[in-house]
Amino acid sequence: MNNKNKIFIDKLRSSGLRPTNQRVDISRFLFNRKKTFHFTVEQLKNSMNLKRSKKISTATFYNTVHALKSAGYLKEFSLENNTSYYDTNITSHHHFFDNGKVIDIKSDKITFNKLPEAPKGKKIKNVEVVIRLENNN
Amino acid sequence: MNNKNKIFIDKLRSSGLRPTNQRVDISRFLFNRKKTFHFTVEQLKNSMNLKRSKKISTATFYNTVHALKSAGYLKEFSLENNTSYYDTNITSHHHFFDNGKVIDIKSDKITFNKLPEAPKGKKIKNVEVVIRLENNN
DNA sequence: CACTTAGTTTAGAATTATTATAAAGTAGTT
DNA sequence: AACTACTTTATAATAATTCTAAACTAAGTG
Ligand SMILES: [Mn+2]
Ligand SMILES: [Mn+2]
Ligand SMILES: [Zn+2]
Ligand SMILES: [Zn+2]
Repeated sequence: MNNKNKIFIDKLRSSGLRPTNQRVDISRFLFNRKKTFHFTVEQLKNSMNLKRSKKISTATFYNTVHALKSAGYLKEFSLENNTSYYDTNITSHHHFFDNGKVIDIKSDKITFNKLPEAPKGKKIKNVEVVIRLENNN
Repeated sequence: MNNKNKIFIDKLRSSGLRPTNQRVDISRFLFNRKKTFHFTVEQLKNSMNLKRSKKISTATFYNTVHALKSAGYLKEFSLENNTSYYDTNITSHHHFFDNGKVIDIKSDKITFNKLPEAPKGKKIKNVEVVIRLENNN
């Protein structure tokens, strides 16, 4: 159990967080999966607490997600509502937005012919593409 | 005066809004400019009301901006805080994000070599690029 | 192991952006 | 001028998030 959770505990430790039960559970829930997970804190809280007898508090979800983000284990992004979304895929990549549903696009699936230069004094930190989808017909 | 405001009044009328004094002032403030204006409702309210003796209410700013957006005279977008931004440039275009500052990139300044296909049953509605900037060195 | 302490959890209050409500005011029509 | 539907506004309500401070616990110390 301790060994099985080592990777999740390490993410917490290197985020400056003691591996409490709550945090290890959150870390495992977020990172113990094959596919990218895109979520809001509210969604995370609901899906985790639904299954638990002892609920984790809202503040702990926010604290843990923020610390993991600051440590670089989560990326934040925005849709057009006023809620923060988080992404377990921390590599540089792009997205399809399909009516609130978010789908990853691997970085190498999009290449550019022409890109503008950064204004003077500035340089490009990253380039992110959003492809918005709609239904056929 | 009535003639000078015709274009702003027309935008209101075609958004289903009567051209009241408040709305004409907002419409003129938004659209009587050369460059694109990117703003939050709060910013719009503050910059307009600062100069006025008779303030326009928050609700009127929200109502008017929403109606103009629904009519297609404004586009909405998100930065990574939880606030809605609006854009007077309703053409398809891209953005530099530079620490909260937003700069337009004309559509033809970015072209693609490779773009993924839409998932089956879906088609691409639009493609938007965000280039995040940082300072040199 | 106690003991200590800094870090953590939590309920609830506070804050911010936004939306809803409903009473008073106004535009457009007759 | 009178009527009515639409509008404005102050204020309340809601939603997402952050803050607070008291109770709790991990981890080091002797
Ligand atoms: Mn909000
Ligand atoms: Mn918010
Ligand atoms: Zn992603
Ligand atoms: Zn723009």
